Amino acid sequence: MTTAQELTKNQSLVFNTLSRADGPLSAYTILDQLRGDGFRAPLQVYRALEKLLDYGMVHRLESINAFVACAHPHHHGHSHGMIAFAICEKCGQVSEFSDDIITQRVRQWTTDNGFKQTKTTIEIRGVCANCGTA
Amino acid sequence: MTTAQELTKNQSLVFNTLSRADGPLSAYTILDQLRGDGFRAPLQVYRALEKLLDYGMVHRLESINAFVACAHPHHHGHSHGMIAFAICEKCGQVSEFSDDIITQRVRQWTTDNGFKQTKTTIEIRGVCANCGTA
DNA sequence: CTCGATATGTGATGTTATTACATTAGTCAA
DNA sequence: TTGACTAATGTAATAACATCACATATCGAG
Ligand SMILES: [Zn+2]
Ligand SMILES: [Zn+2]
Ligand SMILES: [Zn+2]
Ligand SMILES: [Zn+2]
Repeated sequence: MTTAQELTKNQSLVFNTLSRADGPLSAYTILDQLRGDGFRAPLQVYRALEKLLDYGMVHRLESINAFVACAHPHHHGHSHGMIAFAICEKCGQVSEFSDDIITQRVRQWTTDNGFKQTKTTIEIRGVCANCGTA
Repeated sequence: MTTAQELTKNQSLVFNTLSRADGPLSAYTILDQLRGDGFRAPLQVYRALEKLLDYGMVHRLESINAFVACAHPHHHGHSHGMIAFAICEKCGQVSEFSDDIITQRVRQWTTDNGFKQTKTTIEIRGVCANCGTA
């Protein structure tokens, strides 16, 4: 992961859009929200996301093809361990957490098996507390 | 997860294709391999995959939009815990494993947070032992 | 200023997945 | 047997997600 720098115009626009959102957004949703700011093509979004992912400011949720701003802004520019996401299928809310034991167990497996990990995805799909009691 | 039953013709064709493959396949790759058996449209593959996933005979790798036959065929029709996949980005090989401690820690978080999980994805991307030493 | 690196604009294309609707095949009760 | 129901299948069209190729612009180092 590269250290965060001053964001370019497009990167700022995309990051602000994700920060304001109350849940994950798809690249095309971001594009639509930025039409007014001159965005016209998917690549403008994907290029900005690529950098923001690299800086650790944004995460990609593989299981729903969507992106969220990192819930731990103080971590920008730091490596930020192995993160798990709990994704509510009713309201779309995402909770981000990390667990040292899980991190350790995954590392144990990769060490035992000579596997050099570059990125690990942990995504829990289900229904959050709010939606479950409704 | 539903209990496995006799597979239909299309389900068998898709499952056999995945079983013979030495790594994960995309739905469209499966389609291409089954053109000779009369497959003509993506939906024929997706519908078969839907059932096979339901029976637990096939897994979907979210991070690469691909499907693999379950590495533990004796588990067909059984709930099969929380599974992790290690996916080699060089050779495409996938290793499937499960870890009780990880399962337990995830359950701990969901319990503590009132989150009802329905499905959990754990995918480790990287380079396998074979490819790392090459 | 000039060069190289980074960022941007834009259209076309590639890849993955679903919708909608018609048809066929099996099951079972009357 | 027939009718009615359900599961499976066939097919075309479309939606959703992502990248390629190429042109242009911006900016700092030398
Ligand atoms: Zn984060
Ligand atoms: Zn919710
Ligand atoms: Zn399995
Ligand atoms: Zn490998």
